[in-house]
Amino acid sequence: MATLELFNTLSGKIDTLEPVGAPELRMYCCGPTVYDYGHIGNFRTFLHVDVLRRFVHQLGIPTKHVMNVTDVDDKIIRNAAAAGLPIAEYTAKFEKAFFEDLTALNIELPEHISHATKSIPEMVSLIQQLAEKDIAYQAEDGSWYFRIARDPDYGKLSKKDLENITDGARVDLDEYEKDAARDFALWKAVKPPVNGIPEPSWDTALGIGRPGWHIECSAMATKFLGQSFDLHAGGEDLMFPHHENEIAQSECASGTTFARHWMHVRFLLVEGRKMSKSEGNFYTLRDLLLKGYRASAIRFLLLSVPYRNQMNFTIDGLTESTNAVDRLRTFHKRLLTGTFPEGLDPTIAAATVKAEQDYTAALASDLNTAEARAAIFDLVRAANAAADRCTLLAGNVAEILRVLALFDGVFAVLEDRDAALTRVALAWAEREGRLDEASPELLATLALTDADIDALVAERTQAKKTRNFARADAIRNDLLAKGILIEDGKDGVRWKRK
RNA sequence: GCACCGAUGGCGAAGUGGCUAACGCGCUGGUCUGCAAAACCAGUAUUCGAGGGUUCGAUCCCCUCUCGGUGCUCCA
Repeated sequence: MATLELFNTLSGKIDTLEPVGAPELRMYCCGPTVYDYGHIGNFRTFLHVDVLRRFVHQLGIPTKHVMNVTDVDDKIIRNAAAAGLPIAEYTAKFEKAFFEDLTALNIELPEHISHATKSIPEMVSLIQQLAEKDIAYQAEDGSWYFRIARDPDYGKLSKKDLENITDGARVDLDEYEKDAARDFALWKAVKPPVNGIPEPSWDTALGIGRPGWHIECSAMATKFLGQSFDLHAGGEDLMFPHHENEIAQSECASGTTFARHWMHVRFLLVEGRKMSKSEGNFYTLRDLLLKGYRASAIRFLLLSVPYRNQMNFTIDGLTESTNAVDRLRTFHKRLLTGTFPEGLDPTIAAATVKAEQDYTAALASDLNTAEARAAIFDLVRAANAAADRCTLLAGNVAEILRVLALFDGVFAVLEDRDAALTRVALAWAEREGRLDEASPELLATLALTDADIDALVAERTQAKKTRNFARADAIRNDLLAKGILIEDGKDGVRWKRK
């Protein structure tokens, strides 16, 4: 059985990822802050963590995977106040949307999902442990901070030189109530209400206030996975300061290694530029679904570039990806519905074995999703060619379907749920009064039911029988304009939504 | 400013000190078809940002430059 060789930010090299001290792989992935809809950059990270989890399962290793939901932070407080809503009500909406998006992208749910606001006692306890060691201290305003000077290992993840950091920032020391400028907040004392809306706060042994940004992950990872666990993952931007601070808090409190392995997914560009609202290239998943792009194509595109490389997300790429997924589905359908002579062709059998080996080797090698994809397309081409030559035999088909299922166990795009998912997105847009953002072609396509289309296709077939090609082509072109493609196969007529 | 990463065909994107530089999409021609579509076949980078160096040999190692990205502050 192969092992997963994965780049480890902490060691700076490729290390074998495997469970230590437990049968399952214990992993923690930084989840969303539910203050807005998720954008494709967010989902690139979650998608690659999903690949990791699915591949680890294929290696025969179960996972204990924890993801947090940050449901209290500065942005949430600010936005909820602006909307005039209690934060619980405000975050509930975006949390629901987030999980709908995970479903649309076929991302498996972690074993444990943990809310920051449900783990306050654990956070308080962790800060108290640090306070006992004089590593946490309370400032004049009542907030608690972490004393970086007491942690000789600080900076080991992001490879930062502590001296440089503090020297550079010490200039503005007067503005801080902290002992050193780089000390970070563990617990934020409550502030006065804004516009009559009180800030969310908890009355604890540390005083009335709310948790700092980093403490929740330390507390919840430890709560579910123990003081030491196998893997911690997140976007590259979280490496510093978030993950660095998690390590500092956790290891100073426990005296032992926090996560052994750290995985960071690189950012993506959109149309060659940094994604930002001001550039006009900022896409949420919902934006793309309303424009008529399929969830499966989005998933496939975001997985086509390995996680450690920067990827350039483009609308053209989405079209390509749609076509690539279609080719896989067409091939899959061909194997499922075709009839093949008994027997086993040795050449195809060898190509099948090679594809499986290449696929596994690619993912085992730092999750090289691009090579894994290539391995499967090699097999698709070989098998299609054999089928055209009538040398593809039933024994081969069974094996190829097995390898295809293996591939799809990670890429998860063969099953066509796209039209249904798009309908869900449209229903949401209607509720939110945002139906005007949907593309007209999409609305035209979905206005036709499957039965409507079947009736038109039948009429066209009838017209063809009477050699009324003008009528037949008119129906085909009309459907095509509404995004429905007709294919006349040897064994009947098929149609699909584009 | 300091630190780090990247630059491969029309587009996206793997990869390697020396074998025909994967794979996908696109495009061109062919087979099939009433015409299409799908599928297949053939073609599509004498070349891997620019310049220099190391080497018998570099796209892959080193240096400089240009461009893009990221971190140093909230961000997946």
